[in-house]
Amino acid sequence: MDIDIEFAQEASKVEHDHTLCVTNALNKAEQLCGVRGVQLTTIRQQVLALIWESHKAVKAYELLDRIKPLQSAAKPATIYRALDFLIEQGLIHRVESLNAFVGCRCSGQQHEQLLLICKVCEEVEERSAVEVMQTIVRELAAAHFLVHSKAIEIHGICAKCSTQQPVITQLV
Amino acid sequence: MDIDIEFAQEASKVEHDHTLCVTNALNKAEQLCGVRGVQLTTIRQQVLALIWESHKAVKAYELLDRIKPLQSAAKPATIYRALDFLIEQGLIHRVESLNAFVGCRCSGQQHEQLLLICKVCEEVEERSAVEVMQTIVRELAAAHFLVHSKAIEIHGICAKCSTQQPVITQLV
DNA sequence: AAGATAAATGTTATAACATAACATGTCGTC
DNA sequence: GACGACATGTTATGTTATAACATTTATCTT
Repeated sequence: MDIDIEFAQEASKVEHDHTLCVTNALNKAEQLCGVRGVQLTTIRQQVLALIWESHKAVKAYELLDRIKPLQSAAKPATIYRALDFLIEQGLIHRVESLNAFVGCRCSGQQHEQLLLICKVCEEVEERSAVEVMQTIVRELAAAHFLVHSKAIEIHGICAKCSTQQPVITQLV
Repeated sequence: MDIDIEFAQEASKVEHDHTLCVTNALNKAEQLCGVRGVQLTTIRQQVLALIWESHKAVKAYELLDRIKPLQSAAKPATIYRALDFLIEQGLIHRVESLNAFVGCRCSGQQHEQLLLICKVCEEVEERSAVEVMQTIVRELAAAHFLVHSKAIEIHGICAKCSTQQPVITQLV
């Protein structure tokens, strides 16, 4: 069984070069923080890197466990402060419906996106969904509602999982 | 100051007959549960009524405090079970970004709606937003994503508050 | 009506998520 | 080197939610 699991992880990793995702995210973050004159400290970098270890949404206490080998003094506040910073800088999304956090590819640009959350592989996909946003803006204008922030989270089954694992999709 | 507060509450109550909201919600719930052959028990009814006491999203432990005079044995599970039932039946919405719950006007019909959450008065407005939903459906079809559920939550300032209290809107 | 079954609630305990408040350290600037 | 701003360390606690098992209540069957 261990072998199967490892194999599956391997397979999903092979689909794209994930180390590239991580280094891209870190580079972009460093650059953005430089421009903005804010500090991407070691802890903040480590938390960002841990979040980017997968495309799944990660829980705060999971991050805490995973940062401990690197920061033995880490406490909940350590993580939550780093998360607050990363969210402020638009480097990660908070997934409200999961109480979890996921790396943001759209850093710097418009940050509010559709989040597509797969029940099978648990990965979160961002979609800028320009048309959707425009329609929402129109709807809110009609309601005379002044927007501060949006959370648009869709749960379901992603393209990969619905084609690759039709049996599992029946069970969910 | 007490007088001012009471006056404000009075004013907001006067804007619509809120007892009607509550009785409507309870009647509709009773009818729906009857048709569906599920039990709208005393506890469930009380929780629904408590949620409908305002148009604000209410926290679970707030409900727990408020139900205790009626159900002295109430514990967290009492509330969460009732909430689970009411959500299953589409009688309330869970507001993911607030960890709170609000009465649903659209019970029975399509349940997934835009939730407009006002930072000033804290009231939650539902909008069926047909166009928005259609656009989202199209976007998700393009992404080959099979939807199970949607949470679309907009935070900002409602029409009432942005016209009535321009000073406060500056502070938020 | 008696007994079987399913549904709801009671009860205890604990898990999971998040923040407050104050102390200490680090770094740039005057 | 004193100061201020920011980041982090540290302790404690607040808030949200569920698990697991016992008991009661409702419903169905005969």
